[in-house]
Amino acid sequence: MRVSAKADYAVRAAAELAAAQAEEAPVKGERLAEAQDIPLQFLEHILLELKHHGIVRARRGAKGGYWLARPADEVTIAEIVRAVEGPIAHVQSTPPEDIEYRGNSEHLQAVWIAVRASLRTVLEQVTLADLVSGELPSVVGELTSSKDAWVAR
Amino acid sequence: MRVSAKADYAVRAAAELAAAQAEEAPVKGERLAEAQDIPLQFLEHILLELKHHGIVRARRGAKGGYWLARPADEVTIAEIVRAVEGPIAHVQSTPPEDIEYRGNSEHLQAVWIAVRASLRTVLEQVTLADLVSGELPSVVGELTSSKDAWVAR
DNA sequence: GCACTCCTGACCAAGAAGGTCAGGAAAGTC
DNA sequence: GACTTTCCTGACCTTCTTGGTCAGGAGTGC
Repeated sequence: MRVSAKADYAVRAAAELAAAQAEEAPVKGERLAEAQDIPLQFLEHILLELKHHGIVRARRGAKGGYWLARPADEVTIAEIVRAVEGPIAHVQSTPPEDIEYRGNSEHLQAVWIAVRASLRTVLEQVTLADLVSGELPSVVGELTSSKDAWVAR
Repeated sequence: MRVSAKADYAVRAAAELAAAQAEEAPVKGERLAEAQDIPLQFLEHILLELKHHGIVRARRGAKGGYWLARPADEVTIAEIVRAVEGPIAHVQSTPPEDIEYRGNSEHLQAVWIAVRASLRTVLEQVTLADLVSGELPSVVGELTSSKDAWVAR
């Protein structure tokens, strides 16, 4: 139940690309790495994965770089996380809907399904456009408004 | 963003203990392992962790075994997951409230906080008593009622 | 032709995941 | 007191993941 460095990096780099979308010119990997303080060579691997998933595009050579394949308001955080981390909320590496629980843990499946659904309500709602503008969907506002949400446990 | 085998096992074993709470007698590790089809020796390590976190108690020897340290309706899934997996929804191994994001990813912190909060709304609501009775809190019902929640993406 | 930038695979160290093994230490029974 | 039972603990193991680095190849633009 943790967010990997890779996923964090991927979203941050994508946020930079979203912000640069107006410029109409590719952004170099180096600039992304500097802007978000990410090891360049590691970032290049991540960007490649995002490219393979159709989230970003790239061109080589002088004047080359990366850009978003789609408008920033059509790319969700969930997509990016899935691209680099794989499916969200799998249990023992299998999707919760495929697991069969017996005995007294019969209803655990519903709990894991609910866990996944709750993650989706956040990650699939927030787009890169939301992220860079700071105008996050109301669901985020509701979840973060309580003081309690900001303290560890 | 995945649930480990260890966490899954821990919850399932705890569910068995919750169901056996009426019996007023300790449950052997072996019986738990068989009931939930968990490798016994691995399970013993897990139960030991749960014991160290004050979730279960144990006694050795003949007539020994494990039992819940508290009533089943006072033990949440969140507690069990934390006991074996550590803090929920950490980013790069640090709690989201401690991360500082710069540039265009400034609002990413709020997103991760929301992610954690949404996990908490499920995991901290569901108790072992809910789990074994099948009467899950309304939040779970709402999240799992949609057909969409049960399909992969 | 040359500089620039992405693309790709190989490699690597450390840690986690998912266990197994062997023995020790309480608790109860005879 | 011996013996069985069951938990307790640490050591160990294999495989995979994480978080990178390195070296070179392949397009692209001038």
